[in-house]
Amino acid sequence: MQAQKLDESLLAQVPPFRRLNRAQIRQILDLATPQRHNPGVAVFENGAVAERFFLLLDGHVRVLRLTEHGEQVVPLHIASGQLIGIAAALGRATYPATAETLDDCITLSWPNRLWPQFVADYDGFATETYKTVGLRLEEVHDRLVELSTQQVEQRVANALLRLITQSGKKVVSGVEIDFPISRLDISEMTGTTLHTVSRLLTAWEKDGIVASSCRKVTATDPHRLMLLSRPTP
Amino acid sequence: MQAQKLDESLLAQVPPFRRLNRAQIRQILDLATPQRHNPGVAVFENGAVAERFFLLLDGHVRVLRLTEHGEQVVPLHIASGQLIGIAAALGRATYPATAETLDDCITLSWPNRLWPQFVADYDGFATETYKTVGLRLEEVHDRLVELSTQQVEQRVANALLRLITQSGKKVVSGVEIDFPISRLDISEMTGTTLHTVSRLLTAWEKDGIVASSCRKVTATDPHRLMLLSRPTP
DNA sequence: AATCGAAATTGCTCTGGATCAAACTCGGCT
DNA sequence: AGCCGAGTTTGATCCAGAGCAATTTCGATT
Repeated sequence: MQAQKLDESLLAQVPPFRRLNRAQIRQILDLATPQRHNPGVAVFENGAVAERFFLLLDGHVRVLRLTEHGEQVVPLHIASGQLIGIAAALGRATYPATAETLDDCITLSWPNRLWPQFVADYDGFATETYKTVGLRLEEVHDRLVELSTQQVEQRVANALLRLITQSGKKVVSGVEIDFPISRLDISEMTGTTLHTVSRLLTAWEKDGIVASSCRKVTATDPHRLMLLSRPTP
Repeated sequence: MQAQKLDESLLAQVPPFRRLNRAQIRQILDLATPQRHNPGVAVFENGAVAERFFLLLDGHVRVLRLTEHGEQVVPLHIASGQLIGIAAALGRATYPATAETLDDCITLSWPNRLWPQFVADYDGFATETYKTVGLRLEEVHDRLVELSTQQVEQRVANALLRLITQSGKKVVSGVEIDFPISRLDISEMTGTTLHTVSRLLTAWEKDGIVASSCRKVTATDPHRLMLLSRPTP
């Protein structure tokens, strides 16, 4: 990986780099450290001193925080093509959360000292990055509103809908979440227990709304799922 | 207000403007629109097209979101000296939440088109602003973790502690939250009901941990409150 | 085939807090 | 004084969902 040259086309679709020309992308790639990660490992850890920022080139990560008592809370999931670990952009010395891979992932990373340089040299880099910060802030807000006002059933439905819209893959029987996700994972996204999630999913499976085998979930009737995600009037 | 000149010292303590010289602050002030707000009014509304950004010069606001069913959720409170409504900084066209005044407030505001200019012209302006964005993101994350893992009692204790550290005033009997706050307000910050908050506060008042009259809350024993805010082992 | 372990299912019980309902406090207004 | 309305208190009931416990499924490993 380290040896072979990275192709410029890799970054052409990534928002912060979209406005750059071939030569600029070449420069950026030559400075990058590529890395592969197995599923279930941390790209960086909550509270660790932030020395690098990352681009998730391929795969999916979940952003999580560990409480003092060992529970995990997952505020959001991030699909490939986004910057992560951008403590540098927010003037932070440490990472505010852990990023854990859900499947095989490939990242590029750069030392934080290059951050101001990227911002200064590359048109649109800062703007696009802060746009995604804004989107994430909004998403966390949404989660907060959900958690404060909605029932577990609606929250789980919402979580699944988010996963299928963010990284759903069309299959014959419906839309499949294209990375492995367990009941426990879903419960950590929605502030509930794996038991309750299990009960909901089996009930929905009986109704033909979802189908799931081990760590694979498919929405067979996304529309009904949508109805479940809104409070019943 | 509009007529008289604003004093340069107003901005000297505000992080984004701290590194600027007198002349630069003068420029910024001359471009600003000052405004006073009565308690309980919106400085800007969730979803409205964002045309200006604001500095809260004096007073307190709460950031809130309204659900489709009329419930309010309050992710954070902001004390004076901070920028608010900075949709421009995150490339957003609309405000992501409503900012509502809790007491008499004074704001300065500028049209969004000045944003890139401030960023370009004033050293440290962008850095300091994004630092507060980072802090707010972290605070919302914290709230999410609380809501997912803690009991109501702990969440309410945490909320009060946050309020007294962010804008507490030392008084003889303890530390007072220096703006009016109702049981309903507290319940909207903690994802519970005003009834439950009322029960908790009266119990704590019996124990000498807090004291409260109408919309005024004082922590008479902040340390015990701190103990209540951690899960019992 | 047999074993193992992680993930999932499912029944049962119990409780934290929501919900409903009613009364009370108190400052401001006529 | 009396009234009003926002904020608060308090009792009584109820249930969604947590917690506990036991069992099952199923892919992976040897």
